[in-house]
Amino acid sequence: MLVFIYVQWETGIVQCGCRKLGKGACGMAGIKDVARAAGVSVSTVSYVLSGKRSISVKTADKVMAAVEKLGYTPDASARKMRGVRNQIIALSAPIRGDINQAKYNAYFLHTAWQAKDRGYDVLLLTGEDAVGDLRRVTQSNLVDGVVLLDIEEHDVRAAEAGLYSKPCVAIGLPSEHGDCACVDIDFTMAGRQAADCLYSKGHRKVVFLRDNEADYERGSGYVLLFRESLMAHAKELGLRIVESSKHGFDQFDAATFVHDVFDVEDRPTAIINQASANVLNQVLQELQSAGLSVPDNVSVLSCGTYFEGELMTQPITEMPVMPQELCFKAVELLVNAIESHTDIRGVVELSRPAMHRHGSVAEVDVGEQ
Amino acid sequence: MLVFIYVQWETGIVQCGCRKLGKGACGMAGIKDVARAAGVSVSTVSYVLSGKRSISVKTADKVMAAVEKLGYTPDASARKMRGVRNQIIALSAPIRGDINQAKYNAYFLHTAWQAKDRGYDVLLLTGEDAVGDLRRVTQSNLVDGVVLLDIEEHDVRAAEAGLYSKPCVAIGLPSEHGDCACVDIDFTMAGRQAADCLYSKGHRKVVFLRDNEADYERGSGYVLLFRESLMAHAKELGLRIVESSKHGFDQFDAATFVHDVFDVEDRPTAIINQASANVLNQVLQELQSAGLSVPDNVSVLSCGTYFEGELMTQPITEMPVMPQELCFKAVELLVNAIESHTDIRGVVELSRPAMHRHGSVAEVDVGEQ
DNA sequence: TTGTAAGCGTTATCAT
DNA sequence: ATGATAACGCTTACAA
Repeated sequence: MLVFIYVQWETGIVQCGCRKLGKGACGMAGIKDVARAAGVSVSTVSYVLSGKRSISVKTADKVMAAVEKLGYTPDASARKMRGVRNQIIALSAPIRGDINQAKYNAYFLHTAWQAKDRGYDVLLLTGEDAVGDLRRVTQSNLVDGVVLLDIEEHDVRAAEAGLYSKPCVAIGLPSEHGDCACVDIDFTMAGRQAADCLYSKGHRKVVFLRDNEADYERGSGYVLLFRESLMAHAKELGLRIVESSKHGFDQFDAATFVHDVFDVEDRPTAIINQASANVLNQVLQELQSAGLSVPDNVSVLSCGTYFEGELMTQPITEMPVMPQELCFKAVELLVNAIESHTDIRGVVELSRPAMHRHGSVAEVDVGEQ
Repeated sequence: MLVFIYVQWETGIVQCGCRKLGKGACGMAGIKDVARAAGVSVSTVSYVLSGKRSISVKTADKVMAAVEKLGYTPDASARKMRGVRNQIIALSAPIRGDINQAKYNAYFLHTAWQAKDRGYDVLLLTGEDAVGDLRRVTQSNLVDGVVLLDIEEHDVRAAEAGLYSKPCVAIGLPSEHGDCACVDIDFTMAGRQAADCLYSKGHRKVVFLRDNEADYERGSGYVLLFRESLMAHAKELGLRIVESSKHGFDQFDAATFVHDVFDVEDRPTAIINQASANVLNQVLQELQSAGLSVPDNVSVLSCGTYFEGELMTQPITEMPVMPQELCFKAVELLVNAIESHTDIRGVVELSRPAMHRHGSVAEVDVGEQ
């Protein structure tokens, strides 16, 4: 606690001093107070609390009673100055818009839960100057490690990981990641699998439905990787992809979309969806109104979404994002690096994409071919 | 940095010592290193950085050069031991399920942004033992203040705010809040306004649509306050309220809902909605299919939702939650308490509910009465 | 089994 | 204008 000392001068009040007072001055008990109350030395108090040397039952009881009575909690900073870890990891999520998107939430919570399980708290960093913030909190020893969320293709936070002085794990796969470890779904494989899945069932023309143009524009890593891989592999196979988002999406209208895309001679037989549950539901409704049923007339495969817990008008086969698994892996990797001094710089761990089948993908009706 | 000293013994390797090493040992420059490199004393370095006393340009240049060269960042813990504030606030959100809900996200982000604007970082606490975590981080001086999210009617975190030793603000209004300050929308007023709004337009029977039974079951504060006020005021007015959620909502089907509720003699003329955009859209679709148009046949007033940025099949008049405003007020209040030592214990600040009119509420068609 | 004291990195005071 | 130093609260090596 700082006490500022002011002097009433003829010209006004002037600050002329500042003294640091002990814990006692602001009603907080320190280890000295506990020692005094228990009639022992400070080191005895410390050892009773840490259990690092044997203490007589009698002494231990006295100390614990004093701790209880005074409501003593060791000061975090003082402990850290003695080399004890802070047990805090930074979580970087410099999100700009998209505030109403559920998807980030799962990553925040799963990271925090997993960190908590390992005994760490999470410092949330959402400022615009992400690299500056990360430098600050790592260099000042405020945190023991760093997790990066919402990775872009060219992600400066990952590229500059070497500046952080603490281990760093990204959930996502940027193109340059320097000293940063990366954990993600293999979205390149996911794109290929999506194309294969539909092609192998006889589909030859497919529409790619998205409502996340903002993600593309700012270069969000996984959507770019998925799309690139999807388009490339589709081209190899001879699978035609119609990209929905050429339409102005600000005033997206499901009826117009369905009419424009499906009311043609050579209509697509499947949708690869990356739009939200809400948008996809509207499209499903319009398909029904247009007399097209899923999956008999149109197959639907949703990729990079997470519909568990969402109310869908019908069950949709999905290659979902996996926040829980990824956050778990990221935190495990990071905590091992922190506690075992494992060198994880540059490590990349990609998970196989999952496919949750709910019957919305079918063979193309031969009568239609 | 700790260095553990091991001894190779006949029976194996045994740890027999542990020494704390200076910053230099792990490659991190401390203020002493800077002083040495610049050829000045440590106090001079400190003063150059803080600007708290006049320094010759020549010395300042030397010091800054050394700081740059060594990449020196002051140690956060050492600073705090000298009484400098930590600039961290705790954000408590012990969320259990509902991970896929967008709504929390806005509160996380707006709190973090506003805190950042005021120079604070946010420590995210999501553990089950919320009170324990809050005691720990406040008593250990890790944080300078506390914000509570997701307040329940009987919220133990708020009730125990007296234990925290740091100022505490809740975004929400629990029934017992002791030393905790509270910032919220006046949901009691909101419930009354919703009833008034519809009654004054001639509505006499209204359905209350929700998809958040879990919130009710665990006693989420604002949904209870809103519902209670709505029901009470409706009763006074003579407005009948049909509660949707008596239906098993696990397998909610919008068609069934619309049929059950609207395909009766004395059908409701309005919906008070508290369900998600996705669910409401499905209901809107079914109303259309049933030949009921909004607002000519059915008015829709959404309360306690946040549809800005959501794609609705038609614009909906809304009394929204206001994450940005509430987080702003909460952080302002808290930071003032921290920095000006204002006593905010027990303060309650309720905002007037907003009403965003988008034409989905109309007078009851007299022909129908 | 317990006490004494050094030292972590920084800032403010006092002295020059 | 600058330097030397005590103090912050805690942990741990060392002494008793």
